[in-house]
Amino acid sequence: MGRAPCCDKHGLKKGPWTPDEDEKLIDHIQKHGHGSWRTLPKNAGLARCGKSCRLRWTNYLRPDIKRGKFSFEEEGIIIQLHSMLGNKWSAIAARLPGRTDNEIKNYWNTRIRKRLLRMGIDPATHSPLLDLSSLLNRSSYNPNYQLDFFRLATNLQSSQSQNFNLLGRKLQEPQLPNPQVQDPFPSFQDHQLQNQIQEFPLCTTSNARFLDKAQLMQANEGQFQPQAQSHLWQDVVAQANFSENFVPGASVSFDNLDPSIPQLISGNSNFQATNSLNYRQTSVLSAPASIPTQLNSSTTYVNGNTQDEKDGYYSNLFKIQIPDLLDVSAYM
DNA sequence: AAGATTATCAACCGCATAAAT
DNA sequence: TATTTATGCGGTTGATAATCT
Repeated sequence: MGRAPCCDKHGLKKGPWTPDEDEKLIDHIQKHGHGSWRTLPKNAGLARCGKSCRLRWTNYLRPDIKRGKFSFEEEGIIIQLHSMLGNKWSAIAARLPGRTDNEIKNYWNTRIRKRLLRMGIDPATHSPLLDLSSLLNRSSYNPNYQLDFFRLATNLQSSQSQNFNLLGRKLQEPQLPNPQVQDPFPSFQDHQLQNQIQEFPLCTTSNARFLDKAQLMQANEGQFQPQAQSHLWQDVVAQANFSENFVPGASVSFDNLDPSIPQLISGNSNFQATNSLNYRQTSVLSAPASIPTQLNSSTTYVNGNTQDEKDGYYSNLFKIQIPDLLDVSAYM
């Protein structure tokens, strides 16, 4: 003898909810709570399955749901968490107050995932399918794309370079919307992340200022391959990585950024925290093993993790492989 | 302007697991 | 303990909106 059936499957309405149904559901839950979803539809006067009611409430009618576009910070958190959790949408949603698993899943599948693929990044592994330089040196430069690229690349840097500033804060204070909901993400995982956070300390202090671009290029001569059309990205890289006061634990200043992108930087805590000497990007940008076997590759430097000190300045340089034969235009 | 194509997102489906009997 | 249902989750669908040709 088991439980009684959830609900009579016959004669129940399906499809989009009407305003009248929404009103009944909201009214009932406000007065009585949702209680058992099995009995709710009958008590609320709804010809719906309890499952449908639960879904409608949790994904749409709940008063604490945040609507509207995802912020840069939210997107960064999603990418960071996805890189560690995979498609655990409910676990990701548990750390994004006001966002539902369904919403995050949709956002990932319709936007982030597609952008990553366009940029040659495998959304499942967060590893590149091709390299950054090829994209940046592309002749048919598109500023909009580059802004988009920067946005994603910054968040990816953030997730892949063990920048757990934001994430660490979220994990230390997990914001589960409903205390009845068990954290589906076991403490074991959180513990691992905390270790990673400790392993890569954060940038939190001072007002370090960057050198100008000329100084950067001099210090980095032969490493960059400046192209007029990729100045935006390079300016950001330059100013992020080179500072007379750039020391571990220092925050970064964007005072002398290219004026075309200040809004991109402002409020971008991911980007600030990324510029630690402790960050390690090699794994982010190294070519996947499956591709180079078919390609003639050359090597260049963009920015990376050697943590060298040049002329009194710290630099973060690393090698990436450029697949010569890959037609990156197909991805853009 | 109209039809075709693509993007978005609410809702459903099926499965795994928890819970009730 | 076995059986059956309830619940929650992730994958997928399909209606609608937006954009393109």
